[in-house]
Amino acid sequence: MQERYEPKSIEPKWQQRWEEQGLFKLQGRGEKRYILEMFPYPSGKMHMGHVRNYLIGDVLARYYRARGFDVLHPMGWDALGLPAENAAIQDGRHPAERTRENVAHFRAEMKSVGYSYEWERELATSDPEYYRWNQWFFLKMREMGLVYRRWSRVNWCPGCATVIANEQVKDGLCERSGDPVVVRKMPQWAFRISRYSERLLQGLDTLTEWPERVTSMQRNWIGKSEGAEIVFKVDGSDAELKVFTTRADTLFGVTYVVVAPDHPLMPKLVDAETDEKVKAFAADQERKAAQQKKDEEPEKEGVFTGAYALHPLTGQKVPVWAANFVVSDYGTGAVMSVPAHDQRDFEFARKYGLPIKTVIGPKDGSPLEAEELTAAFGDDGVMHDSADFSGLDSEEGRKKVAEALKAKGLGGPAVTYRQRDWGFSRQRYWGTPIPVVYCEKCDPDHEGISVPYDQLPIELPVIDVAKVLTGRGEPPLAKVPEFVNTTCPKCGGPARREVETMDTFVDSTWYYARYLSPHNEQLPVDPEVAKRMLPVDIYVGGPEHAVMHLLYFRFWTMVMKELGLVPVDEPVKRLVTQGIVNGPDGRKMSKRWGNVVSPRDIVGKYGADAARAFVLFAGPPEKDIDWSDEQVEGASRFLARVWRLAYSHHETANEKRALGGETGQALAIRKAAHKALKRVTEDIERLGFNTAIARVMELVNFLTPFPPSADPAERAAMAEAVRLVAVMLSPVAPHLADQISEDYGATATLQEQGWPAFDPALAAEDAVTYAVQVNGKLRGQVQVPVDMPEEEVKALAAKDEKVSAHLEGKTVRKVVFVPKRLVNFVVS
RNA sequence: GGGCGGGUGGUGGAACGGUAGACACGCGGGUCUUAGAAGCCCGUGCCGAAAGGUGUGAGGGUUCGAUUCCCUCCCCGCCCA
Repeated sequence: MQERYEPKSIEPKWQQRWEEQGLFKLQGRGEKRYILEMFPYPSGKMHMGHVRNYLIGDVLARYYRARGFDVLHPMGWDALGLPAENAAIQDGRHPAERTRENVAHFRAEMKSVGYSYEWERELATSDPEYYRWNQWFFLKMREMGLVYRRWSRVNWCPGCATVIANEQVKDGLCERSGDPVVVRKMPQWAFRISRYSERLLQGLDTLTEWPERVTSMQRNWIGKSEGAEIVFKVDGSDAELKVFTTRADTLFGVTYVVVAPDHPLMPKLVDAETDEKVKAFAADQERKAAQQKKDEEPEKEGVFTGAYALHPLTGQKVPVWAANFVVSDYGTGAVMSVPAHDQRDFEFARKYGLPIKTVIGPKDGSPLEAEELTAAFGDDGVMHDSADFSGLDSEEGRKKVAEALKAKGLGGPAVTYRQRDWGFSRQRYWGTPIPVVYCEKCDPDHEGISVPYDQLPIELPVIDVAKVLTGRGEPPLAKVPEFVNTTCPKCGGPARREVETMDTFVDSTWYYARYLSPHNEQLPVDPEVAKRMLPVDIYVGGPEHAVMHLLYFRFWTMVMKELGLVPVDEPVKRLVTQGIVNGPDGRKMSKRWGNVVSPRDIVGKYGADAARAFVLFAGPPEKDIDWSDEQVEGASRFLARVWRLAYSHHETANEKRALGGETGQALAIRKAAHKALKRVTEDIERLGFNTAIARVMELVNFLTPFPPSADPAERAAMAEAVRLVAVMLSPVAPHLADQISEDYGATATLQEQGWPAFDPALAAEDAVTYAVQVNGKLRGQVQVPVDMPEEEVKALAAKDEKVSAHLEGKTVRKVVFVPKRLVNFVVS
């Protein structure tokens, strides 16, 4: 055995050996564990956040393999997307070329950290053999009615020159480029995820091993609200305006109705005179919206349409207004306004001098005068001036009003969801081409003709980067005639290809399933393999994906189940959201702060094992941690201490002597080792890697002072203890662990040797320390054998010097006894 | 404004309602060394010479006993308006 711990020499050796032996391959038999980390976008460099993310999965993968499970632990590349394309606009390098290079760097860096991936299953979403299945799914989902085209308001990022999803807008800025996002109206391809809102919501209840904050975020995002749909007939017309409200109890307080300026029924509402006014208003608003940053609350403005709606229960006429705060593609495009009981309606009514009518009063019965209101009364209360409903509580009133509407055929109870459909058109090059063509002859309405399955994949054309990726004008693919010009699959005549590509969130919805059969050419997923391997047992990633990726991911899984590809409704059993690795200054690691720590440097300086040990030791997985050079050194010193311990006993490590029947120091050593093994095993199971490492440190601290012994029993005990230290460290510092194990005579790797069971007799405590309290204050401690009866412990505790001093002259009213923990004398 | 997290030594962090601060970093002292680095040993919440007291954001409550459970408030982070 080498005297000095030299990670540089042992780490590459073991990485090579693991790979040669194919140790990380799925075996195809036995009980499975599918452990997955969110795959990365392969940027040039890996950062510490990645290191931590993959480490959490890697520890579990290594641990479960040692426990004898058949572990699937794959890695791949979320390789399509904006950064490579934006970089290409800057420097003219083709995204494919850059991606290939980045992937190579990234992979090499990952390997240097010693992750136990099955690289044979590696996939990249930029590979046509991968994205062809995105296209396949598109076609299937179109057949299922889950894909459609709509004109809609979209978030347009001028910087990226593309549409982005709601979920990608942060504080009115583009999540990726940081540019202010504006609202535009464009034709959009969309997935009908809203059809699954209820299922996505219900499913959350089954995700008991997901962090609550993720499920609650999804719940809020889906935003189910129960209320009523109410129909307002338009006076003197056959038009009907539908509105949704959660406050049907305020129906009698409606004083006007508001519709979106571009409401489809608008032509039936306006007359010759108001038509012009409304059109001018709409145009004006469009212009303002185009300049307005998203999330910047626009000033509420409106215009009277000239029409009147009929109150469904009273028949009263109320004016219909068009206003900018109602949009046509959300909900019904119309709302009823109750200014007395809704703040926004109140403000609008005051601004335009519309009447205000109170119909809900506080529960204490004090009256509300409409004229005196300075703000809307939005609370629940008691109904008044509401025909037969007067006197009812808001809650009961809502139900009764909805029932009454239903009886009259003018609405009824209804449910809506905040979640909108998923618009996935992107006007970019580096994404999956949408497999649709436009033929003037067969498809005069430009709905798009699906490309037949046998023509997939529609590959991204090879392009002249400088000409096509300019970042300006029409979508890049429109500038590639040999791509655009094609033949119609129906008539064989000339046709044009769709030039938009898919949102890259599509790629990451189903990659977890592709790993199961990455080279299958018939289907995206082999259903037979899926039956055995799904769901993913543990999925590790950042909490920032709580509502976008993870919601799309669940949606796609439901669709895949309907297609008979997977047997599960939910993709992931247990979700682990890991915290951020900040810079040493506690700020987010970024070039901007100059606090970026590169894994390459750390591995080079301290070795992969030390880097791994630090990241895991710094805190529990969910918590953010700050990088700390001192702590990494600490981790490195700890590993060196382990090495010295192993070294100082290595000469006698291979003596043949059966374990058992020890006494004295040999027994103490064995007990310490088995106790540690028990705790470490428990800690790893509950993802307490930081405390697991602390347990090993304690054991090492205990073992270190023992010099090589003349006693064969003690020598054997020490050899066992060192071997167990190696086992316990094997998920954390796998290279060091395997090296020590080999130096202690092992011919197989620790993974092959398996995770040992602790000896319960040795791990058991045989003496315990009782804390002795008087009136809840600590006054002493007594050491007794574990099995000492309660009465004896109490008697002994009372005799303790300090305790007896506090008991003197007092009456003991009660003695609290907690087995193995404490005795508390309650005295007067 | 609403929802969800979180506030524990100089620092990162431990603690089934049961001895708060495991483990580590840092710091102080010692040892080894010509010297330094690395080891190794001892100490280290705060006040106090000690006895002892005190202490988990603030205040209250439940309990024999609260970092842990409940209420009010303050501060920080994330998500949503």
